[in-house]
Amino acid sequence: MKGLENKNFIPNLSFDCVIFGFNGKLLKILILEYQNTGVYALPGGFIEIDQSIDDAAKQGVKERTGLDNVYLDQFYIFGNVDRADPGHMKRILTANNDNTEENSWMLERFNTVGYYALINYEEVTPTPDEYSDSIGWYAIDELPKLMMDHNNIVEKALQVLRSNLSEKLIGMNLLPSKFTMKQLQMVFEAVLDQKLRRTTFQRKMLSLDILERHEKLFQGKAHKAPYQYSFK
Amino acid sequence: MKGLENKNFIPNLSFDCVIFGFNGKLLKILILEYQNTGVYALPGGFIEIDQSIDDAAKQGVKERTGLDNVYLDQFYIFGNVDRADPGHMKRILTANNDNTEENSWMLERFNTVGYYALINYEEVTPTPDEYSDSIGWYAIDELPKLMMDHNNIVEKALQVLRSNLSEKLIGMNLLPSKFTMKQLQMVFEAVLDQKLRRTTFQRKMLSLDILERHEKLFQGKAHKAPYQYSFK
DNA sequence: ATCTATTGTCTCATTTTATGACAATAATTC
DNA sequence: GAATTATTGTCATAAAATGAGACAATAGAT
Repeated sequence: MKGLENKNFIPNLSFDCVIFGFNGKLLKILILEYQNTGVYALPGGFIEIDQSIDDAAKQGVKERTGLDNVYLDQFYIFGNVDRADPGHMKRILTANNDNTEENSWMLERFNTVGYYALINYEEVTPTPDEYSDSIGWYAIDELPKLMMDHNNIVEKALQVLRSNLSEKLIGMNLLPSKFTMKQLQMVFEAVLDQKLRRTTFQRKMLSLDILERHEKLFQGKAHKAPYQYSFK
Repeated sequence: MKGLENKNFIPNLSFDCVIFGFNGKLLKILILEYQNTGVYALPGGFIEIDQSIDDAAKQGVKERTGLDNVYLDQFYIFGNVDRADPGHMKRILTANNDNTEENSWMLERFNTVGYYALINYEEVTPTPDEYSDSIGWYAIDELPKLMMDHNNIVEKALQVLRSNLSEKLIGMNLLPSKFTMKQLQMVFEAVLDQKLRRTTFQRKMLSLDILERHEKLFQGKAHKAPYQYSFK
């Protein structure tokens, strides 16, 4: 099966990534569709026996997005017995004409380590994996029904992201290296799913002393041009 | 080996618990010493094939403390390749005259799921596990050198506990069901490792509207008796 | 030159937190 | 039983953070 069966994986353990991107308006995540199945899923994979879980996830994100050096945070391990769903897996395998004998290990119970990544939407080249024929961005409030407990994983990732956003100020990982105050505010609003006050937000961000101010950005619009900022 | 070899465990996966207690002054955790080895470790164990990871951890905490319904939070999975330490494990097994053939799976690489528990110090009956001959409380700033990466696990648990303490107000899990404002403050001070202002703390706690006030506690001291509170 | 929409900054009101003051009080001492 | 001691509960005021709006500056369109 395209290389998978040759590798030596840690049994019963996988990882799944909630890869967040921001298109300027909406918070989105990358979703795979498995070939000929109508099954949607988070990008994920298995961990080789001589590979750290973090490295496996890092590699997975790189393969799906083409990006290195991504903000990547392990946020939970999903270890319920009933999260396994051999039915779905079997459909994916048979749709791929796989020897289900040899790959029966994929039908067993799996615990999965959840990661979330924050990436610059514009830099990404979404790339399907060997089982899937499509990968695409979905706004977080327009997700399809995902396989197994993946919708639950997304929900938990969002919770953690929201509580980390202000505290750890990780929002800028969703933006290009230079951005305007308005863009930064829109990221916060999209993640927190609430409107923020422009003046208060601006004062707060500036007072934190974490931003460097650069030249103005002339957008060709009939109004004052905003400064650009970067993370110090 | 006392039952372990008969069970069907998920391979390469374990859990470890940082069990926090508060003795009225210091924040402490429960540490095991393995028989005849001088090796100290966190309480932990393996996950049966038909058992959720949460349930395995819950059961582990119950066996070491005698307590049910404990505040228990999974906070991280430690998945570095180099965290395995076959040397230590082998010493523990041979010290127990175990058939190292049959238990060689315990020498493989393990990923471990970290949990932290908050318990009422006074209710606990610390009980060693089948490999260890002692279990005891250690103040968090006087921990011995622990096996493998367990000191690192404790450090991470402390970080997470600190950031959750105020946000989720989990401090009362370290106290008896009724406690004084001073006791509550001392828990916060011990966990956060910083002095807090009495009046500010009291006003804040009362304003949160999460405490129920009960009868006063007469301690036989020559001063005004404090009210007792419980979590609403 | 005038107009439009957005930006950066300021002001004042409101809320929250810091810091100290003070009266209430449970037990001890005289 | 009155004075003493240590701690508690609450208030008063100062300082800091945030909310809410006003307004001048300005890049481009008209």
